[in-house]
Amino acid sequence: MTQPNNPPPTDFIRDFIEDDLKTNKNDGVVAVRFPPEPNGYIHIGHAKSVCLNFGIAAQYGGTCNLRMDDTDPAGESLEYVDSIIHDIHWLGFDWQGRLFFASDYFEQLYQFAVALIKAGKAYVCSLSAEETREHRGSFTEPGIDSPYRNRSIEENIDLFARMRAGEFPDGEHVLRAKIDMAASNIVMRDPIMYRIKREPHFRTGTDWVIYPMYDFAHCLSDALEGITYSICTLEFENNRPLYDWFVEQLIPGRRPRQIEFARLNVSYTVLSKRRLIELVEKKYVSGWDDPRMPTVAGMRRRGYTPEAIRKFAAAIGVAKNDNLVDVALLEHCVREDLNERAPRAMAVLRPLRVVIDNYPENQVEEFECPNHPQNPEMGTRKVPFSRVLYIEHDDFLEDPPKKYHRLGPGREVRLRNAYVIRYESMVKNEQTGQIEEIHCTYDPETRNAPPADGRKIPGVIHWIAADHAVPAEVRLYDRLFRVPEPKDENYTADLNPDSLAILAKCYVEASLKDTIPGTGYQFERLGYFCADLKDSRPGKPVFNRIVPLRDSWAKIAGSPH
RNA sequence: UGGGAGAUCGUUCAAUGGUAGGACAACGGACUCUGACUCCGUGAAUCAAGGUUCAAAUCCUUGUCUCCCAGCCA
Repeated sequence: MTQPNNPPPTDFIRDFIEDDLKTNKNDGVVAVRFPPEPNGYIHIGHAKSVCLNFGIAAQYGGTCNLRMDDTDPAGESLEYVDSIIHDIHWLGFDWQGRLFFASDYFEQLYQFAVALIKAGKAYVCSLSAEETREHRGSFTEPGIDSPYRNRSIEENIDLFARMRAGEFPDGEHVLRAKIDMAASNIVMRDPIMYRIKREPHFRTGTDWVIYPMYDFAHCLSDALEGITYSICTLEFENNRPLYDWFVEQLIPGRRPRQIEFARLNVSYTVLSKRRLIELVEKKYVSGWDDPRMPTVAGMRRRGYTPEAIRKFAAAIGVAKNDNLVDVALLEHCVREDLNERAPRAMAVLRPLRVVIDNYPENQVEEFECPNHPQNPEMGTRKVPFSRVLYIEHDDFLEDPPKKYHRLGPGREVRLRNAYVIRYESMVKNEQTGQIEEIHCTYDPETRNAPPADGRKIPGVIHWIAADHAVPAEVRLYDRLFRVPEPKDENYTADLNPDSLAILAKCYVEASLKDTIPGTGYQFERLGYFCADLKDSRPGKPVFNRIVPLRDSWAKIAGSPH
């Protein structure tokens, strides 16, 4: 299959870079970075940024660093670092060895801070957190200067050294930039550069008790790495003047350009780290890789492919508008990708026993079934057929409505890749009235051929030969939330109680018995499924539904959805 | 309320003073041994009001609405 030649994406950030390239702004250098804080797993929103940054680097012959923004030891860990590395690789990107940590710059950053003190542009402030807040003013009122603002340079250097040496308890002092307490932009009102925090850091251990703040560390890390475009999300727009201020004071001449774009929101899920952590910790989901989670790990386990996620990232574009992207677009991208690459197979989720009365008792035929209807290169597989089968319970109706193409009293239907069968009778449970079994006859002439008399068979249904059926557990996933935009407060009330349905007694065709976890199949007429990465075992497969097929019958019949 | 940013089909991204276009979603049809896929088609938008211009989504003015900022988080 030939890939359509997609034109390279365009957006306002690429336009900006191309303008620079035309004027040879940074000697043609395009250096970007993806800077996650290792305090959680990355999710589809990060994936957008990963695709953006690595995509830009690739497109313009530049580089993209991976930098762990580990300036606040609370909540950060190696587990998260490892997961981030794994997830970005899985998404299909590589930083060619340029993995950095903000914590690698701690000493350098400390020296920068000292330099700023010596320049009379930073001071040790001994206000409490609460006093600091009060001094900061409000949106409408200017702040007032800290009483410690005019400490001598010598005293500041001494105090800052002793902060580092661990002479003070947490919160006793902070280092602040001396800018302007009356600035209309609150970010510029003598922002805090360092705080004392006795929290072991997963990389530097207890070497440090002072840690740089984001605003101080991030811009200088960018400058140190020679980043030319520092792409971040919209909420940092207010911080850009401060970003520029620190670079200007300390590494003048290097001026990474911060460009902000709108973070991604997706309907029927949540993407804030706080809420994702809560879903995991309060066990609303089974973990960061729960297949319902919007994390990269969750989507991988669900069976979404990297290609689908990249396709989605390209489809949503990059702009500055607040957005709420319909999850249907993500699902569309997953289907589009899987439709091309997923081999077809048959599985019966809610089995109904069917006996073919005129089929010989002990006969077994093997049908050669194509693995893909449009792509013969994907080959064929053998599927056994015998007298007793299972079909989907939905595919038989005692009293079918108009337009129903499946099996019912007096009806014929084609068994996919096999014969046409005709309904003869049914067996009901005497107590419950449930249909337990139906009896049919088959037309031997219809294997690989339409009925000889030219009659039309309106329906095709899937099936499994009972003697060869492999029992399987199938997990049906639905959206995690029942509303498009879960409310901020008490969002757990919006959780979808039906986001997971476990079907313990399903059957899959024999070829799937030892299926490799993680590879996607289309179970024909049902959807895309893959064996679960964690729980599936050879001989005892457990399948996740990745996404159902589009179902225009469900619309006609009036689906519960 | 001060500052910053943004308003285009239901959703999302384009159109960079010159035919408002694509994708998703919706709806209709064709095809079909998957009610899938594919194909064809339909409906659907410039926040408002003024102004500049031969011509405005785009420029100007005024207004409206939404988002972000008062962590020793990022």
